Amino acid sequence: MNIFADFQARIGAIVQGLMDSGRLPADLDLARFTVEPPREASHGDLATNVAMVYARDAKPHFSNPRQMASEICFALAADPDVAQAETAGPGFINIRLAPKVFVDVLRASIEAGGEYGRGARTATKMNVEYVSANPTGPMHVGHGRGAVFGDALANLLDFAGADVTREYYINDAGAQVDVLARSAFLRYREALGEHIGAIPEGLYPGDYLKPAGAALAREVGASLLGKPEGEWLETVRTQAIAAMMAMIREDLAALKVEHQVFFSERSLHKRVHGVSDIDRQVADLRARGLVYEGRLPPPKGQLPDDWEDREQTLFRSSEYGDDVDRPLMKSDGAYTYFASDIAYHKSKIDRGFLEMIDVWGADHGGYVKRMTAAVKAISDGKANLDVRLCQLVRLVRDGVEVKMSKRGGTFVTLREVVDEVGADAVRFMMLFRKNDAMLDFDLAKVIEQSKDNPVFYVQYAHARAKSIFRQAASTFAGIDLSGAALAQADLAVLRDEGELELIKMIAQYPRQIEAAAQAREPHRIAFFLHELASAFHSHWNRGKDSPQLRFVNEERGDLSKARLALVFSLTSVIASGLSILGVAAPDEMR
RNA sequence: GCGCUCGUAGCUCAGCUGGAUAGAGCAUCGGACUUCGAAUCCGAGGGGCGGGAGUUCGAAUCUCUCCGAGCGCGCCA
Repeated sequence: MNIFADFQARIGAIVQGLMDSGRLPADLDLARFTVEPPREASHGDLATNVAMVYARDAKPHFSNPRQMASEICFALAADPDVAQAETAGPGFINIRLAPKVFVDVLRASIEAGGEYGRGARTATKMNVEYVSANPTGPMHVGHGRGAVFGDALANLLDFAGADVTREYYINDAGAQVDVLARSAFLRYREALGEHIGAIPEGLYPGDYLKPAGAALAREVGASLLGKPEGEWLETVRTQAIAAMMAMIREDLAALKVEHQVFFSERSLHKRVHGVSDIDRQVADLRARGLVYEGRLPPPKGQLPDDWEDREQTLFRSSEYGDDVDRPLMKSDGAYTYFASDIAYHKSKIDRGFLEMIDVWGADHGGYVKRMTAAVKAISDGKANLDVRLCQLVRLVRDGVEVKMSKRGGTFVTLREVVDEVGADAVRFMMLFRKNDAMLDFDLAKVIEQSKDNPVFYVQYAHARAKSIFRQAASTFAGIDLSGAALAQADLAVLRDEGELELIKMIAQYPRQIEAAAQAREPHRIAFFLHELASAFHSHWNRGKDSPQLRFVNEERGDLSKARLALVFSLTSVIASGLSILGVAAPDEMR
């Protein structure tokens, strides 16, 4: 039950009536106006800009927006759910709803429980790809942000009604995994008792490869020692990638991040009967005249040292909105990352995903245009790719930036942070911020678990609400506190301003879900929960000065029951929102 | 030089896809626990949204242009 969408439809019907009777032009787009809560609560419960939006088109029929507004107000007044409708300001319509409407909303929210606010199932298959960290080492805090954002976004879209698949693209092809293999081979020799000394320049020095080397030694013994690289590279690489992915999956699990599909880049390069998926894609594009051999103009400004003008295999991404055409082949004849990424996105399309979301770090921002261009090209414009960029995270301790250096030993891994402060705090902290805003992640603040961290504020509201139920159970022996029982309470007795404010916020939840999903901004849910928690804490404290406002009142059983129904709804909305964010809703904080 | 993201209160950030007097937390100052959990609450001061121009009935939100920050700029992924 979404009263805003509901009234959007009712007002739309009124406008349609005016169009049918010739009092408005017949071709108005009914999606143009909005119904939202007014900024000032004193203006009423709903506000719509409908008269101002159509003012220009309505010129011949109405001389000004206020005139049209009063006409619509007149029609609205006939609606039994409307207590009052009036024109205000330049032509707003402010609507005050009958108390019954909110009683119904509250009851509906209690009956729906955790399902309250869930959107209708849509048929669209949606693919959300996130994390996709290279399997060459442990994840850092920046990866964590993308992981948390992608995971919460997927939860949000799912709750809003989409059919979501969560996917991880394993970058297990290219030179970097060969470097990984060589690094792991050193650790293998080390595990067999060899003195390997300092890790040579260009290899990964971290200790995290020691277990991989040791595991390899257990599996194959000394059989690879002394062999040329060509004979061991593939074995070691496969083993090392598997070890890194196992580590990454553990780290993700610790952050409560899950994927359904892990897709290997290497599989796209694999040739069956001499042809790989990438070969096929490039050939397709070439057949359509979108691939050619040509020269690229050098970048403006500072030229790279090793720039040489040469002919290469290019994709005409500029025909689909990119700035220049992009290379598909490296000089050594291998495909570029872009080429395999085209084949990867084609795979998603072939698997039925016409709606794709990729979550990337901001350092890949320069890559967005070519990828969206490629998706348009390979799907004939049928598929849509939306790339959400997460700004990189600056790790800070007490306001001072922590310089990270793998070699210097000051590298802070995501896992270390999660183990220290908990997944809930990390997740909420990262979601309490727009994804495209830079984030200073202050270790000291999060580790302190101070009240600076909003996760405790929201969780505390939930725990506090639960404590009311414990209180109620001991005050009223045998009371039935189930949703089904509380929904039967006479909710019309809830008349206090603070109570009504809470009910109105609960009424907004479905709208918040819908808007956040449409904008693909899970942080809105975090902010909404913070506001809801704040309203609840405020109302709670009113009960200090005015005991008659407390939720549990021994003398007034019926009133208490209605208030407990409100608390029930409140806890379920908070728990619902927190579950979208992937944060626990504890019954107590102790 | 070009592209992307961003500039809102002393600090950290929201601002519901263009709406009615720009909000919150922290910090500062002053208050509230024999009372359903004070990890909480109430109050005060503080900005006119980086500068300028434009579109609009109406702009922090859209356009242009400067200034500033971050990221990126064949053959890395």
